[in-house]
Amino acid sequence: MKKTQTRIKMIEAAIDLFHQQGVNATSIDEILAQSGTGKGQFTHFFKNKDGLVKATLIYLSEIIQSGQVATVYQVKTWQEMDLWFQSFIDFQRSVNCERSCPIGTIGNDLSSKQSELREEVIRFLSWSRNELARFFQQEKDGGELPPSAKPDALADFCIAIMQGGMLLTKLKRDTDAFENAAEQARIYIKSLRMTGDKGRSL
Amino acid sequence: MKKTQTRIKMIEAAIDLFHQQGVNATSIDEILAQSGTGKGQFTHFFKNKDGLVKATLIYLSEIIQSGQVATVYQVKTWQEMDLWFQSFIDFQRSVNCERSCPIGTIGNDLSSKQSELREEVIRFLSWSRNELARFFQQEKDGGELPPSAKPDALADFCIAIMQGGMLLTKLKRDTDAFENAAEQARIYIKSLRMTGDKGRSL
Amino acid sequence: MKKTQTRIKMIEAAIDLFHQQGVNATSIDEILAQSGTGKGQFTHFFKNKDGLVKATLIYLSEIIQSGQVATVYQVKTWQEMDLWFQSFIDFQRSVNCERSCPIGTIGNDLSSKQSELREEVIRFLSWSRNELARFFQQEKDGGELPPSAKPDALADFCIAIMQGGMLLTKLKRDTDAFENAAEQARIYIKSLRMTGDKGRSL
Amino acid sequence: MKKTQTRIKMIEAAIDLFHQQGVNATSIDEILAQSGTGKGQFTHFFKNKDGLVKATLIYLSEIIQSGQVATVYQVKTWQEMDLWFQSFIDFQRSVNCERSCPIGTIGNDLSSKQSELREEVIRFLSWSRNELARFFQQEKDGGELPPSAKPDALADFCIAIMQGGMLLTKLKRDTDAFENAAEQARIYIKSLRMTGDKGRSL
DNA sequence: AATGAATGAGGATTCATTCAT
DNA sequence: CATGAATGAATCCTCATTCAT
Repeated sequence: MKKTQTRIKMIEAAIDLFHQQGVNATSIDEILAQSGTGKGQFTHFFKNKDGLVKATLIYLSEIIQSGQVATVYQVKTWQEMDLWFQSFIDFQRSVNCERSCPIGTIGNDLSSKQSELREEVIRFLSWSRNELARFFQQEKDGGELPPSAKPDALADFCIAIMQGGMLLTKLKRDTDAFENAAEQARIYIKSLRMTGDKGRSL
Repeated sequence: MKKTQTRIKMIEAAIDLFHQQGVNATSIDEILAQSGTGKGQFTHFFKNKDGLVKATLIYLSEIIQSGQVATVYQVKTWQEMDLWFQSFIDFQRSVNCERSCPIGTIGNDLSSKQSELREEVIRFLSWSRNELARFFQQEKDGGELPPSAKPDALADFCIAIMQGGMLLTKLKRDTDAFENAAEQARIYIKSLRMTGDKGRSL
Repeated sequence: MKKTQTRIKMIEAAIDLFHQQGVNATSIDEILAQSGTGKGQFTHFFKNKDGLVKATLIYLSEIIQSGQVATVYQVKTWQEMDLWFQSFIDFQRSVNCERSCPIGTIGNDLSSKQSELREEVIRFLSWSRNELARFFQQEKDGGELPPSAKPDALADFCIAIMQGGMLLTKLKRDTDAFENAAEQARIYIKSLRMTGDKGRSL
Repeated sequence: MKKTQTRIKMIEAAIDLFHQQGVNATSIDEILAQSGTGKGQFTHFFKNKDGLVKATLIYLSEIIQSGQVATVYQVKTWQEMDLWFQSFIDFQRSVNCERSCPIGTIGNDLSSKQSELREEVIRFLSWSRNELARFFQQEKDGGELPPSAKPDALADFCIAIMQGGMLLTKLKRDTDAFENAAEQARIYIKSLRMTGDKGRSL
């Protein structure tokens, strides 16, 4: 697979720069320079910038869904749930609070006309939502959460806090608000769980 | 005040376009065309694009802080608190879920170097956070919230959900996730309040 | 009108280059270099290449219709009719047989999508056709041409020979074919006229 | 002949696209896409774009000269002469008046430097001119045309009207002008013939 | 004969900014 | 306060050509 190396180098440079600056603020030349590749190859592999953005979104989804990133998207135990918000906060710290969710950042830069790209973003958001929802459903089924608990709504709640927290952190260059929000969320989820069984950890 | 008319027209066009497309995707010419003004006047009033962005942020803060917008930023009663999330959801519906928080949108487009502009964004975020925090403090002081309640954290929690919910809505073109998240947040806040007094509304 | 000087310089350079090479083979940079103008002004005045082509067609129509060119488009007497074909042949000789009709050349380079530009070309062709048709009608009315003569058809006949002759001349770098065709056309028209009055010149 | 299939597919795609859009407006990639072939094969067979254009001109000449096209280039009888203009008009109708003579179109896009390619175009034009000239000579020899008739000039006259008519039709998207011109040409030629013998058809 | 990766020049367009009037 | 011409860098994209396999 030697020949695809160039393609991957371009995608990885694009992810890095899009994540830092957004799509609109990143020029193709910048990506080519950072990846050490040429203009013709860019067209050859991606046709145009939107093509690269799409490839970037797909690639990002793949590496996140296969667990090759620091942030925890998949949750199976209460212990992992406990770490869920924290992994995003830790990520932010590791990048000096200068970034947000890569897919949210890219999505935020899409115009109304780029519906194909937005589909890709939505696909990812649905996946991450469903990962959490599945966990809440599992705990509901297992009696750890009360029958009144709504797994989907809880998942949306967590995702909203995560996205909002990431954005606030990036804007403020400070994780305080995110930490506060995450703490309240954890208290709430814990309170639901304690309804079922008051002795557990979260 | 004839002379400031041009300036205001420019700012209002800029707010509209920045809100829709972000700062980077909006050209000065587009703003001039939409406001029916000329290039020389732009330089005269704002010197350059950053100057316009700053003026835009200040103007936005002013109209929001003086209550000239549909969304409810200031909360004095539990009834208003109840409407807080809803007003943002209603706003999204009114714009076909195509926008997010104007200041968040602008802030998201700032580069690391535009620290003066980011200061402006942070100033606004702090204000909106403090508006909520003041309310929670007031209720804590009045015994409506328990001594363990953290007004600042609760405010950050609400702001994070609002920003995250707005972003998710814009990305998905659908308020479902935001509504779910807001509902969980209301349940949580209500649960805190019920700790103090179980009979109230929220 | 100092300020429009740049615009005119661009148009004149464009006419020259389009006429020589066609529209597709002429780059904007080439036009800017030849006219000694800048890229920004190009956008300012014409928005894009199609805008320049349109301005070029309009300008060409104007100078031709106001008689500021060597070729004779307007015919009022049989003497002028006699010179009609010759003026195009002479023009070709003056440019080493390297050009054709400027408007035909531009029109030939238009794609199916550029219907607005084609309208402009058609407008000119109709005008030039009508100039001839008016002459033939006048002669028919005056009894110089027989009642069976069709002024419109004769005009189309002349225009077709002119366009075809110009093209053949450019392709062959030689006016022989054009001269032959023009001679036959003159013989035909003369024969029509002789029907009415055998003593005149053409 | 499996191996030449690719070459022929490329040439035929090129003819089609060059005829539609001209040479300059057609990219090699477009030809490869339409013919379902690859870049390496292109170089292998034609070396570069000019090589393809040349092969295209030769191929076009061959299929026209061997009578594999709808348009009638070869004339042996007055009946065929009668159909000569009409076959070009019919062709235009069949392509919605969106094309012109393929070789004229290609020739028109050649630059001053592509003299080898222009030679190829001239070779074809001479052939088609000579086809007509031979017919007129034959009729002159046979007494159908008067001694004063000039076969070469008559041929150039017909070719000019055909090329001009095709161009006008493409520009106007309408065969009216071409039909008018062709009708006048037929009247003229008929008048010559009637000089010799007044009873024949054309 | 075939595939498609790689290169890099050039071309169209956008755009922030400066300047003359 | 107002208009809009002028500048030139930068951006996105196209494309002919070369090369490795």
